[in-house]
Amino acid sequence: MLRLCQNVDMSQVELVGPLDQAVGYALKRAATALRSAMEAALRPLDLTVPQYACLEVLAQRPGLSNAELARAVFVTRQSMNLVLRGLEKRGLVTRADSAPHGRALPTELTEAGRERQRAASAAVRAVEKKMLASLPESEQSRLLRDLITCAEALGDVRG
Amino acid sequence: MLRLCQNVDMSQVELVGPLDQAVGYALKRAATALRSAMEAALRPLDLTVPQYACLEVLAQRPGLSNAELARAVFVTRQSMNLVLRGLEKRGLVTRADSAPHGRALPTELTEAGRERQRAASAAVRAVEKKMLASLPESEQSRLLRDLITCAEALGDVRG
DNA sequence: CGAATGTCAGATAAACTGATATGT
DNA sequence: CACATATCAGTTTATCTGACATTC
Repeated sequence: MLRLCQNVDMSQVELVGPLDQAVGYALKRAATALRSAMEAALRPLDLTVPQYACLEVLAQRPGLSNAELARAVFVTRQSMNLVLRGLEKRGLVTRADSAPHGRALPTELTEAGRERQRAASAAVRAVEKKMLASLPESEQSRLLRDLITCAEALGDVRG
Repeated sequence: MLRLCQNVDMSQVELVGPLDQAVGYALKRAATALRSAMEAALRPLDLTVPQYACLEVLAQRPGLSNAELARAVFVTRQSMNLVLRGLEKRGLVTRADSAPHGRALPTELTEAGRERQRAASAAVRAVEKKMLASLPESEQSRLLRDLITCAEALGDVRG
Protein backbone atom coordinates (compact mmCIF):
# COMPACT_ATOMS: atom_id res chain seq x y z
CA MET A 1 0.00 0.00 0.00
CA LEU A 2 1.04 3.53 -0.64
CA ARG A 3 -0.01 6.58 1.20
CA LEU A 4 1.35 9.25 -1.15
CA CYS A 5 2.35 11.22 1.92
CA GLN A 6 1.66 11.96 5.52
CA ASN A 7 2.06 15.65 6.04
CA VAL A 8 2.60 17.36 2.77
CA ASP A 9 3.47 20.96 3.27
CA MET A 10 3.75 22.22 -0.27
CA SER A 11 5.37 25.46 0.78
CA GLN A 12 8.40 23.44 1.71
CA VAL A 13 8.59 21.35 -1.41
CA GLU A 14 8.63 23.78 -4.29
CA LEU A 15 10.85 21.84 -6.60
CA VAL A 16 11.67 24.23 -9.35
CA GLY A 17 14.22 22.89 -11.75
CA PRO A 18 14.92 20.30 -14.40
CA LEU A 19 12.96 17.73 -12.42
CA ASP A 20 9.76 19.62 -13.03
CA GLN A 21 10.20 19.50 -16.74
CA ALA A 22 11.14 15.84 -16.92
CA VAL A 23 8.56 13.66 -18.63
CA GLY A 24 9.88 10.70 -16.67
CA TYR A 25 9.17 12.45 -13.43
CA ALA A 26 5.66 13.36 -14.51
CA LEU A 27 5.08 9.81 -15.67
CA LYS A 28 6.07 8.46 -12.29
CA ARG A 29 3.89 11.00 -10.54
CA ALA A 30 0.85 10.13 -12.62
CA ALA A 31 1.38 6.40 -12.27
CA THR A 32 1.86 6.69 -8.51
CA ALA A 33 -1.25 8.82 -8.13
CA LEU A 34 -3.22 6.33 -10.21
CA ARG A 35 -1.97 3.40 -8.19
CA SER A 36 -2.94 5.10 -4.93
CA ALA A 37 -6.36 6.01 -6.23
CA MET A 38 -6.92 2.47 -7.44
CA GLU A 39 -5.88 1.02 -4.11
CA ALA A 40 -8.29 3.33 -2.36
CA ALA A 41 -11.09 2.44 -4.76
CA LEU A 42 -10.46 -1.30 -4.45
CA ARG A 43 -10.01 -1.42 -0.68
CA PRO A 44 -13.76 -1.44 0.05
CA LEU A 45 -14.00 -4.45 -2.25
CA ASP A 46 -11.14 -6.13 -0.41
CA LEU A 47 -9.06 -6.43 -3.55
CA THR A 48 -5.44 -5.48 -4.17
CA VAL A 49 -4.41 -4.08 -7.55
CA PRO A 50 -2.79 -7.35 -8.70
CA GLN A 51 -5.89 -9.26 -7.65
CA TYR A 52 -8.07 -6.86 -9.58
CA ALA A 53 -5.85 -7.21 -12.64
CA CYS A 54 -6.16 -10.95 -12.44
CA LEU A 55 -9.96 -10.84 -12.19
CA GLU A 56 -10.12 -8.39 -15.07
CA VAL A 57 -8.04 -10.58 -17.36
CA LEU A 58 -10.03 -13.66 -16.40
CA ALA A 59 -13.26 -11.88 -17.22
CA GLN A 60 -11.96 -11.15 -20.69
CA ARG A 61 -10.26 -14.47 -21.22
CA PRO A 62 -11.81 -17.23 -19.11
CA GLY A 63 -9.89 -20.45 -18.74
CA LEU A 64 -6.37 -19.04 -18.73
CA SER A 65 -3.81 -21.00 -16.73
CA ASN A 66 -1.56 -19.58 -14.06
CA ALA A 67 1.36 -19.17 -16.44
CA GLU A 68 -0.81 -17.52 -19.09
CA LEU A 69 -2.25 -15.10 -16.57
CA ALA A 70 1.25 -14.30 -15.37
CA ARG A 71 2.29 -13.40 -18.90
CA ALA A 72 -0.80 -11.32 -19.46
CA VAL A 73 -0.09 -9.21 -16.38
CA PHE A 74 3.69 -9.27 -16.81
CA VAL A 75 4.62 -10.94 -13.56
CA THR A 76 6.26 -14.27 -12.79
CA ARG A 77 4.33 -17.50 -12.47
CA GLN A 78 5.25 -17.49 -8.81
CA SER A 79 3.73 -14.08 -8.17
CA MET A 80 0.56 -14.95 -10.03
CA ASN A 81 0.37 -18.20 -8.12
CA LEU A 82 0.11 -16.28 -4.87
CA VAL A 83 -2.57 -14.01 -6.28
CA LEU A 84 -4.56 -16.97 -7.57
CA ARG A 85 -4.30 -18.82 -4.30
CA GLY A 86 -5.67 -15.80 -2.48
CA LEU A 87 -8.56 -15.46 -4.89
CA GLU A 88 -9.29 -19.18 -4.82
CA LYS A 89 -9.33 -19.31 -1.03
CA ARG A 90 -11.94 -16.58 -1.07
CA GLY A 91 -14.06 -18.36 -3.63
CA LEU A 92 -13.64 -15.81 -6.39
CA VAL A 93 -11.98 -18.16 -8.86
CA THR A 94 -11.93 -21.90 -9.42
CA ARG A 95 -9.13 -23.96 -10.88
CA ALA A 96 -9.64 -27.30 -12.52
CA ASP A 97 -8.45 -30.08 -10.23
CA SER A 98 -6.83 -31.97 -13.08
CA ALA A 99 -5.06 -30.73 -16.16
CA PRO A 100 -6.85 -31.29 -19.48
CA HIS A 101 -3.54 -30.86 -21.24
CA GLY A 102 0.02 -30.71 -19.92
CA ARG A 103 0.14 -29.36 -16.42
CA ALA A 104 -1.85 -26.23 -17.11
CA LEU A 105 -4.86 -25.79 -14.86
CA PRO A 106 -7.54 -23.57 -16.45
CA THR A 107 -8.89 -20.90 -14.11
CA GLU A 108 -12.34 -19.35 -14.19
CA LEU A 109 -14.26 -16.77 -12.28
CA THR A 110 -16.93 -18.10 -9.93
CA GLU A 111 -20.27 -16.35 -9.80
CA ALA A 112 -19.05 -14.38 -6.80
CA GLY A 113 -15.84 -13.63 -8.66
CA ARG A 114 -17.72 -12.28 -11.63
CA GLU A 115 -19.78 -10.01 -9.42
CA ARG A 116 -16.71 -8.78 -7.63
CA GLN A 117 -14.95 -8.16 -10.92
CA ARG A 118 -17.87 -6.12 -12.21
CA ALA A 119 -17.90 -3.99 -9.10
CA ALA A 120 -14.13 -3.56 -9.19
CA SER A 121 -14.21 -2.70 -12.87
CA ALA A 122 -16.75 0.01 -12.23
CA ALA A 123 -14.70 1.42 -9.36
CA VAL A 124 -11.54 1.49 -11.45
CA ARG A 125 -13.32 3.04 -14.42
CA ALA A 126 -14.54 5.78 -12.13
CA VAL A 127 -10.98 6.49 -11.05
CA GLU A 128 -9.82 6.63 -14.63
CA LYS A 129 -12.68 8.91 -15.54
CA LYS A 130 -11.74 11.26 -12.74
CA MET A 131 -8.14 11.22 -13.90
CA LEU A 132 -9.08 12.12 -17.46
CA ALA A 133 -11.95 14.43 -16.61
CA SER A 134 -10.34 17.60 -17.85
CA LEU A 135 -8.85 16.15 -21.03
CA PRO A 136 -10.94 16.28 -24.20
CA GLU A 137 -11.50 12.93 -25.81
CA SER A 138 -9.15 13.57 -28.68
CA GLU A 139 -6.44 14.38 -26.17
CA GLN A 140 -7.19 11.16 -24.30
CA SER A 141 -6.62 8.98 -27.30
CA ARG A 142 -3.45 10.85 -28.13
CA LEU A 143 -2.25 10.30 -24.58
CA LEU A 144 -3.03 6.61 -24.86
CA ARG A 145 -1.14 6.35 -28.11
CA ASP A 146 1.86 8.28 -26.82
CA LEU A 147 2.09 6.20 -23.65
CA ILE A 148 2.14 2.99 -25.66
CA THR A 149 4.78 4.51 -27.92
CA CYS A 150 6.89 5.33 -24.86
CA ALA A 151 6.53 1.86 -23.40
CA GLU A 152 7.47 0.24 -26.66
CA ALA A 153 10.44 2.54 -27.19
CA LEU A 154 11.84 1.21 -23.92
CA GLY A 155 11.50 -2.38 -25.02
CA ASP A 156 8.17 -3.28 -23.51
CA VAL A 157 7.04 -5.10 -26.60
CA ARG A 158 3.36 -5.74 -26.84
CA GLY A 159 0.86 -4.85 -29.21
CA MET B 1 14.32 -4.88 -9.03
CA LEU B 2 12.02 -5.69 -11.86
CA ARG B 3 12.66 -7.87 -14.81
CA LEU B 4 9.63 -6.99 -16.93
CA CYS B 5 9.35 -10.66 -17.79
CA GLN B 6 11.15 -13.90 -18.25
CA ASN B 7 9.72 -15.69 -21.20
CA VAL B 8 7.32 -13.49 -23.01
CA ASP B 9 5.60 -15.31 -25.77
CA MET B 10 3.50 -12.62 -27.36
CA SER B 11 1.43 -15.05 -29.36
CA GLN B 12 -0.09 -16.22 -26.13
CA VAL B 13 -0.82 -12.82 -24.68
CA GLU B 14 -2.88 -11.02 -27.29
CA LEU B 15 -5.08 -9.13 -24.94
CA VAL B 16 -7.73 -7.65 -27.12
CA GLY B 17 -10.39 -5.89 -25.15
CA PRO B 18 -11.14 -2.98 -22.90
CA LEU B 19 -7.77 -3.38 -21.19
CA ASP B 20 -5.97 -2.39 -24.35
CA GLN B 21 -7.84 0.84 -24.60
CA ALA B 22 -7.46 1.79 -20.96
CA VAL B 23 -5.26 4.80 -20.40
CA GLY B 24 -4.57 3.56 -16.89
CA TYR B 25 -3.20 0.31 -18.25
CA ALA B 26 -0.96 2.14 -20.72
CA LEU B 27 0.19 4.48 -17.98
CA LYS B 28 1.22 1.56 -15.83
CA ARG B 29 2.99 -0.10 -18.74
CA ALA B 30 4.97 3.02 -19.56
CA ALA B 31 5.88 3.70 -15.95
CA THR B 32 6.96 0.10 -15.42
CA ALA B 33 9.07 0.12 -18.55
CA LEU B 34 10.66 3.39 -17.49
CA ARG B 35 11.41 2.09 -14.03
CA SER B 36 13.06 -1.03 -15.45
CA ALA B 37 15.10 0.99 -17.89
CA MET B 38 16.20 3.36 -15.15
CA GLU B 39 17.21 0.51 -12.90
CA ALA B 40 19.25 -0.98 -15.70
CA ALA B 41 20.88 2.37 -16.45
CA LEU B 42 21.68 3.06 -12.80
CA ARG B 43 22.95 -0.41 -11.93
CA PRO B 44 26.44 0.21 -13.38
CA LEU B 45 26.63 3.27 -11.13
CA ASP B 46 25.55 1.17 -8.17
CA LEU B 47 22.53 3.36 -7.49
CA THR B 48 18.92 2.42 -6.91
CA VAL B 49 16.14 4.63 -8.23
CA PRO B 50 15.33 6.11 -4.80
CA GLN B 51 19.02 6.82 -4.24
CA TYR B 52 19.24 8.54 -7.59
CA ALA B 53 16.16 10.61 -6.81
CA CYS B 54 17.72 11.70 -3.57
CA LEU B 55 20.98 12.72 -5.21
CA GLU B 56 19.10 14.59 -7.91
CA VAL B 57 17.06 16.62 -5.41
CA LEU B 58 20.14 17.36 -3.35
CA ALA B 59 21.93 18.64 -6.41
CA GLN B 60 19.11 21.07 -7.03
CA ARG B 61 18.52 21.98 -3.42
CA PRO B 62 21.62 21.45 -1.29
CA GLY B 63 21.22 21.46 2.47
CA LEU B 64 17.82 19.83 2.70
CA SER B 65 17.17 17.79 5.82
CA ASN B 66 15.98 14.20 5.90
CA ALA B 67 12.36 15.21 6.44
CA GLU B 68 12.49 17.81 3.66
CA LEU B 69 14.00 15.30 1.25
CA ALA B 70 11.31 12.82 2.20
CA ARG B 71 8.62 15.33 1.32
CA ALA B 72 10.31 16.24 -1.94
CA VAL B 73 10.37 12.62 -3.07
CA PHE B 74 7.01 11.73 -1.49
CA VAL B 75 8.15 9.04 0.90
CA THR B 76 8.20 8.81 4.68
CA ARG B 77 11.06 10.17 6.77
CA GLN B 78 11.84 6.59 7.71
CA SER B 79 12.25 5.49 4.12
CA MET B 80 14.40 8.48 3.26
CA ASN B 81 16.47 7.84 6.35
CA LEU B 82 17.46 4.45 4.98
CA VAL B 83 18.35 5.93 1.62
CA LEU B 84 20.44 8.65 3.23
CA ARG B 85 22.25 6.21 5.46
CA GLY B 86 23.18 4.14 2.45
CA LEU B 87 24.45 7.16 0.57
CA GLU B 88 26.34 8.47 3.60
CA LYS B 89 28.03 5.16 4.27
CA ARG B 90 29.33 5.25 0.73
CA GLY B 91 30.59 8.79 1.05
CA LEU B 92 28.21 10.32 -1.47
CA VAL B 93 26.50 12.68 0.96
CA THR B 94 27.44 14.30 4.25
CA ARG B 95 25.15 15.25 7.06
CA ALA B 96 25.96 17.92 9.58
CA ASP B 97 26.90 16.32 12.89
CA SER B 98 24.97 18.89 14.88
CA ALA B 99 21.72 20.64 14.07
CA PRO B 100 21.96 24.38 13.32
CA HIS B 101 18.27 24.67 14.14
CA GLY B 102 15.84 22.25 15.70
CA ARG B 103 16.83 18.68 15.04
CA ALA B 104 17.11 19.01 11.27
CA LEU B 105 20.46 17.91 9.91
CA PRO B 106 21.28 19.56 6.57
CA THR B 107 22.53 17.13 3.95
CA GLU B 108 24.88 17.91 1.11
CA LEU B 109 26.50 16.06 -1.74
CA THR B 110 30.18 15.29 -1.33
CA GLU B 111 32.48 15.78 -4.30
CA ALA B 112 32.12 12.09 -5.08
CA GLY B 113 28.38 12.43 -4.67
CA ARG B 114 28.23 15.29 -7.11
CA GLU B 115 30.19 13.32 -9.68
CA ARG B 116 27.97 10.31 -9.22
CA GLN B 117 24.88 12.44 -9.52
CA ARG B 118 26.10 13.95 -12.78
CA ALA B 119 26.81 10.54 -14.22
CA ALA B 120 23.45 9.21 -13.04
CA SER B 121 21.66 12.24 -14.41
CA ALA B 122 23.21 11.68 -17.80
CA ALA B 123 22.28 8.01 -17.74
CA VAL B 124 18.70 8.78 -16.84
CA ARG B 125 18.41 11.53 -19.42
CA ALA B 126 19.57 9.04 -22.03
CA VAL B 127 16.80 6.67 -21.00
CA GLU B 128 14.25 9.42 -21.22
CA LYS B 129 15.55 10.46 -24.61
CA LYS B 130 15.20 6.91 -25.87
CA MET B 131 11.68 6.77 -24.52
CA LEU B 132 10.67 9.97 -26.29
CA ALA B 133 12.72 9.43 -29.42
CA SER B 134 9.82 9.02 -31.78
CA LEU B 135 7.69 11.83 -30.40
CA PRO B 136 8.05 15.28 -31.90
CA GLU B 137 8.94 17.96 -29.40
CA SER B 138 5.53 19.56 -29.44
CA GLU B 139 4.05 16.18 -28.59
CA GLN B 140 6.50 15.77 -25.75
CA SER B 141 5.47 18.95 -24.02
CA ARG B 142 1.82 18.08 -24.51
CA LEU B 143 2.49 14.68 -22.95
CA LEU B 144 4.22 16.33 -20.01
CA ARG B 145 1.34 18.70 -19.51
CA ASP B 146 -1.29 15.96 -19.76
CA LEU B 147 0.53 13.71 -17.30
CA ILE B 148 0.69 16.49 -14.74
CA THR B 149 -2.99 17.18 -15.35
CA CYS B 150 -3.77 13.51 -14.69
CA ALA B 151 -1.70 13.41 -11.51
CA GLU B 152 -3.35 16.52 -10.18
CA ALA B 153 -6.83 15.32 -11.07
CA LEU B 154 -6.21 12.36 -8.77
CA GLY B 155 -5.24 14.57 -5.88
CA ASP B 156 -1.48 14.53 -6.22
CA VAL B 157 -1.22 18.22 -5.54
CA ARG B 158 2.06 19.77 -6.54
CA GLY B 159 3.02 22.42 -8.69
C1' DC C 1 15.43 -35.27 -24.05
C1' DG C 2 13.49 -30.40 -24.30
C1' DA C 3 9.97 -27.22 -23.18
C1' DA C 4 6.26 -25.53 -20.47
C1' DT C 5 3.89 -25.83 -16.19
C1' DG C 6 2.81 -25.79 -11.16
C1' DT C 7 4.66 -25.08 -6.85
C1' DC C 8 7.84 -24.96 -2.65
C1' DA C 9 11.24 -22.07 -0.43
C1' DG C 10 13.75 -18.10 0.31
C1' DA C 11 15.44 -13.29 -0.99
C1' DT C 12 14.80 -8.55 -1.99
C1' DA C 13 13.24 -3.74 -2.61
C1' DA C 14 10.71 -0.19 -1.16
C1' DA C 15 7.45 1.21 1.00
C1' DC C 16 4.66 1.32 5.49
C1' DT C 17 3.18 1.96 11.02
C1' DG C 18 4.41 2.45 15.78
C1' DA C 19 7.14 4.21 19.35
C1' DT C 20 10.75 6.98 21.46
C1' DA C 21 13.88 10.84 22.17
C1' DT C 22 15.17 15.48 21.31
C1' DG C 23 14.92 19.97 20.16
C1' DT C 24 12.13 25.32 19.67
C1' DC D 1 2.50 21.78 25.82
C1' DA D 2 2.38 21.37 20.79
C1' DC D 3 5.10 20.34 17.02
C1' DA D 4 8.74 18.96 13.89
C1' DT D 5 12.54 16.20 13.64
C1' DA D 6 15.61 11.98 13.81
C1' DT D 7 15.79 7.28 14.38
C1' DC D 8 15.00 2.45 16.16
C1' DA D 9 12.26 -1.60 15.31
C1' DG D 10 9.00 -4.33 13.17
C1' DT D 11 5.70 -5.17 9.24
C1' DT D 12 3.74 -5.39 4.64
C1' DT D 13 3.32 -5.70 -0.36
C1' DA D 14 4.73 -7.08 -4.48
C1' DT D 15 8.05 -8.39 -6.67
C1' DC D 16 12.12 -11.53 -7.70
C1' DT D 17 15.48 -16.07 -8.19
C1' DG D 18 16.40 -20.93 -7.47
C1' DA D 19 15.03 -25.59 -7.43
C1' DC D 20 12.26 -29.64 -8.38
C1' DA D 21 8.62 -32.66 -10.06
C1' DT D 22 5.33 -33.37 -13.78
C1' DT D 23 3.61 -33.83 -18.34
C1' DC D 24 3.47 -33.51 -23.33
